Amino acid sequence: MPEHADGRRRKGERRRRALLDATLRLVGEHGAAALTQRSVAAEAGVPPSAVLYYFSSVDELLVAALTTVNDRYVDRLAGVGTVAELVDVLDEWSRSDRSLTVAEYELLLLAVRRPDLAPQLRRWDDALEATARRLLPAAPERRPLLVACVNGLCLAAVLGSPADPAVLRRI
Amino acid sequence: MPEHADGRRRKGERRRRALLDATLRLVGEHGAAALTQRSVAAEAGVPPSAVLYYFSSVDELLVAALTTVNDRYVDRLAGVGTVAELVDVLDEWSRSDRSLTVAEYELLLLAVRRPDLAPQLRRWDDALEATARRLLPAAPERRPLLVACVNGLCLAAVLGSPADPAVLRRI
DNA sequence: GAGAAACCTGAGCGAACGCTCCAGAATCTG
DNA sequence: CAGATTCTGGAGCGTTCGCTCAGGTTTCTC
Repeated sequence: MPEHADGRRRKGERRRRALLDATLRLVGEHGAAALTQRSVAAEAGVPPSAVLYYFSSVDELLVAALTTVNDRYVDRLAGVGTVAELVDVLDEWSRSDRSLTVAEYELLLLAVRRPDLAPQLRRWDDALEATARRLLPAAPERRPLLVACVNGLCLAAVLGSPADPAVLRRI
Repeated sequence: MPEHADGRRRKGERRRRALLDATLRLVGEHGAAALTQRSVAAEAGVPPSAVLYYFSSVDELLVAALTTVNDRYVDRLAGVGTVAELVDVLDEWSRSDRSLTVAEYELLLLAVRRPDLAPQLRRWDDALEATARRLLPAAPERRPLLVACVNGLCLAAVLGSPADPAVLRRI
């Protein structure tokens, strides 16, 4: 089940992933509103009808893509055990490919209005909360401050201001 | 010039404002992508062609509306002179009509990708920076922390978590 | 009142949208 | 090799989009 030797399915899954990647690229660069059946098909190099073969609707493709990018961020946060590592992660997010981070915020904004995406929002929240608990086990009253700062710095990264690592250690 | 006695123009400006209000309502509730010539016309109670009479395009209407909401936030920040006032403002933004705050973030996300909206982004940044300078005149090294926290708390407000006023004073 | 200026709108065009359908190509199974 | 399964993609339906335009109404000026 996890490994399919079937060449038919293998090629199918490769195309499915190509569609997800193309979706993230488009959303990051031009916004979630610019994601259309035809645009994502062109970006992925497949005929438009293939989009609706692998996903039952364009909206489902969008949700699937944004869920995978949320996975990535939550996993990354879960691996953080020290303040220094947190600084590294934030620095990496500021510096590396911005369009992915932008896509993450498109997801958050989308989730505000769509109850079916609320779990994704909670996953991000919970991951951040858990990280704060790990980094500040003895100072529960400072955790909300840490959470707010991380969110603020992520936002600043998206908006273009590079976060200064020195600033972070002041907590 | 500031006051037009001409009844023709007065009615026109009233409708223009109605369109801006309707736009903010729609963007806040259903996202910038849901703003169409026909939907905003229905929301404002005018015929669709009126939209393109007052604004040269639907996009220009969107930009005009988001600019006015940015005006409001920048002005509000400019009036903040003490930490207590800042706490009040943040509390107000958490509590009062969320859709306006959501619209502000739609603007920010839009501005990331559109060079012509970059000035709006800078206005928000500058206003926040100036406020930090006013509140922490003697501690320049703490200002980025304050800025990050404010941004983080605003984001949390949009995402649904009410900000605890007690948290803020810890700076 | 008459005429000019400003404001307003319904009809409709071309383009793009999401999505359905189905015939054919590729691949695995017996 | 035959048959079942999976994948592929072009045609096109009905809908909605932004926008144009020609003509009509309201308001001001004289």
